[in-house]
Amino acid sequence: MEKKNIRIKDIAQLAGVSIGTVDRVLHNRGKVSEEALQKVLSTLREIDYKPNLIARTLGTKKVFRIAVIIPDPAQDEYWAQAHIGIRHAAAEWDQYDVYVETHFFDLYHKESFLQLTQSAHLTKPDGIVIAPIFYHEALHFLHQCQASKIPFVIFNTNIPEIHPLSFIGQNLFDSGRVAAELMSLGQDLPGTFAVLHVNEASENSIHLLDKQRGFEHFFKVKNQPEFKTMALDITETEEAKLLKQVQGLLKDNQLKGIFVTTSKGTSTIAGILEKLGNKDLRLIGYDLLPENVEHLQAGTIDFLINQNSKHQTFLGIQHLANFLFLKKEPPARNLLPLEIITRENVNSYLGSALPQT
Amino acid sequence: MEKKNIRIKDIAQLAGVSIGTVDRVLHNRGKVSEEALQKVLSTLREIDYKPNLIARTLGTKKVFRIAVIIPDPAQDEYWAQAHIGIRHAAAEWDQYDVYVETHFFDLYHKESFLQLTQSAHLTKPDGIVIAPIFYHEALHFLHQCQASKIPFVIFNTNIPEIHPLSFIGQNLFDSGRVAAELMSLGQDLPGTFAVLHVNEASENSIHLLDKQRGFEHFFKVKNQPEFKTMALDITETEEAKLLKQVQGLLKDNQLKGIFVTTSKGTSTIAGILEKLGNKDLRLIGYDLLPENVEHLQAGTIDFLINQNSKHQTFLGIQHLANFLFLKKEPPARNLLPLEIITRENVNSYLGSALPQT
DNA sequence: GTGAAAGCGCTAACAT
DNA sequence: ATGTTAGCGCTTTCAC
Repeated sequence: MEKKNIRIKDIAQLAGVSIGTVDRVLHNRGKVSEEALQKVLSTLREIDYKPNLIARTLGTKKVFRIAVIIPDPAQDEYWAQAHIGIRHAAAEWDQYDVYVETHFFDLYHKESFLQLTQSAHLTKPDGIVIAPIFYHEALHFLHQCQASKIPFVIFNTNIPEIHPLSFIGQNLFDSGRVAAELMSLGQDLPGTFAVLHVNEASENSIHLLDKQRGFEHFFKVKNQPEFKTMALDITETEEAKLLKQVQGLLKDNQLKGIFVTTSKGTSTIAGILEKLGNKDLRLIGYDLLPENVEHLQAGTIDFLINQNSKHQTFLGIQHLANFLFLKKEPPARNLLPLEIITRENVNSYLGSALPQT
Repeated sequence: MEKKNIRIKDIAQLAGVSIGTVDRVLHNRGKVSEEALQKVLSTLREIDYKPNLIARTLGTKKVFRIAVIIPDPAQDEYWAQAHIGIRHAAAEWDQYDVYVETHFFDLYHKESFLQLTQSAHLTKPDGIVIAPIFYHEALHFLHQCQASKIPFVIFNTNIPEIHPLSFIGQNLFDSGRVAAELMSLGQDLPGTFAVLHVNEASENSIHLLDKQRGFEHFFKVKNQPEFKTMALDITETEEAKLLKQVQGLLKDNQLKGIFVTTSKGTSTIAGILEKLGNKDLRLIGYDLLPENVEHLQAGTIDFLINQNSKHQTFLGIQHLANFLFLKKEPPARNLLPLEIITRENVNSYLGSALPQT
């Protein structure tokens, strides 16, 4: 309680060397004689030295640049939220000379992604936070980063085989299971549930399949064959044709609910159902986008699962900045909880979007 | 990008005074002539000075002591979780000479609380984090703290009229509404729902009523008179008698579900229902206590609303320490989201109990 | 290889 | 009332 923390000065004293030498062995930089090394190491073994991270940062004048690579926020509200998280984190760090540079690519064109990663790489950032939407291109780019020793944090969609410094996201399979659970609750047998991948670029839909598989898995495990699921890719963007497609679905009078696997698609489908005056179907989708929240409150959407892209990016930068600045190892995987949002608890989520740090 | 942050030295230069003077006006300590004051204030107005909080802490050698006052963790798993959050926060801060001293009172004896607050007060802490379980005694104590200028953070149960530095908790009324929503989902009319306040000390039950009122409010608003609610205080601790009481409830064959307003009570009731072989009733309760999680996974409990006492205490200390150490004002109210936990998403919550900071 | 010393931005004690 | 200065614990530079 009264004992002050051990300082590197103390270690120097105990080991009978100068603080410069201690610093050198602590960070193994510069040259140290075998003898001095042993002396320092042995005293380090005896005491519990915890460096004062705060002081550390003062002494250094290094500035860090973090490159963030995400889809254009203007294209999609989900990514607009992600951008908010980035700006929050950036604001927190820029007074400590950790600068965040954002690079936006076109969500629907992998060439744009490819190009952007290359130009981002040329800026020689100290670290990268990236949403690796396009698998192959991302894989290639991240190998580049490994070669040039640039640490990177992945969020939203994982590429486990690349071993990022940290991955931030959700278990999408489980996410589908949660949707299925909420879908089936209190529903009468028999019934059909539709899984809709509403997505202009089928490119992205690889990870949407995880959600679908989780959804189907739930019923398999429960052994409820009277509940059927059917999946459908919807890449249609034209309003009228879309409406037709949904009307086709509704012909099945066993249809009890729809699970939409994308955040943007959620409000699209909700809008159509409202137009068709259909309020009985249970509708489950993703994310607290303003439009979705409206439909939730209107009663068209029953549940939203929150992927919290804002928080994901915030944490991504937080982890990377702490790693660069304070040498704090982040968790290899930071799986966010599968938050269930309803009409009654949505307000409690809207207020406290970002954790206080 | 290249411009370094503004330092107090820069301000001094611009205002044509010494850094000592600038420091004095920034913290209005010591004496400053009107003229110097104006010079500094006007340059401050022109530039955007953000103090380097990291450097600030280095220069000061003050040690802070935070007193935390909570029920004995040994008495109740909910408070054991709270204690975990405290230890986490304490570990983070003790290298910066912010020390946390915990004081445990007896959850069932207000005298114990009274006594403990007094002895805690005698230790002259620099700040207090408290769960004000016993309203009147807490009110009195907190007035004392105000008189002796000790800042305090309240969590778990609010006492708004005392204006704490910060309150951390949930909206209990809304929490009841969420429970009602989950309770009624997909249930056939007509039906009865029981609200059980399972609580050895009815003392604490004042705030449980908020949950009940929220629960009832939901049905009132929905205008569903075929759904009836009935509330019951259960202070019984004897296993056999308790079982009798629940059996009595079950006689009502319109009973569709039970809402338990306490975390400990949740597993108690779940245990009884399991013993009675009743799996059809919908059971909703509170918190991710190990026993509750077991019953959730077993299927007896359908939903848990997470009050996250661990996070509450963690944030409480975090806010107070940041306030003392870095002079960061915390939010006056920090309402945590009303997390809905089910069989399918519980794992995603168990992993990531505490946010990374 | 090693030690000594300057300095990071700020606070606090000391002169004036 | 105001300016100057010595640290805080660490990094970094510069002599030896």
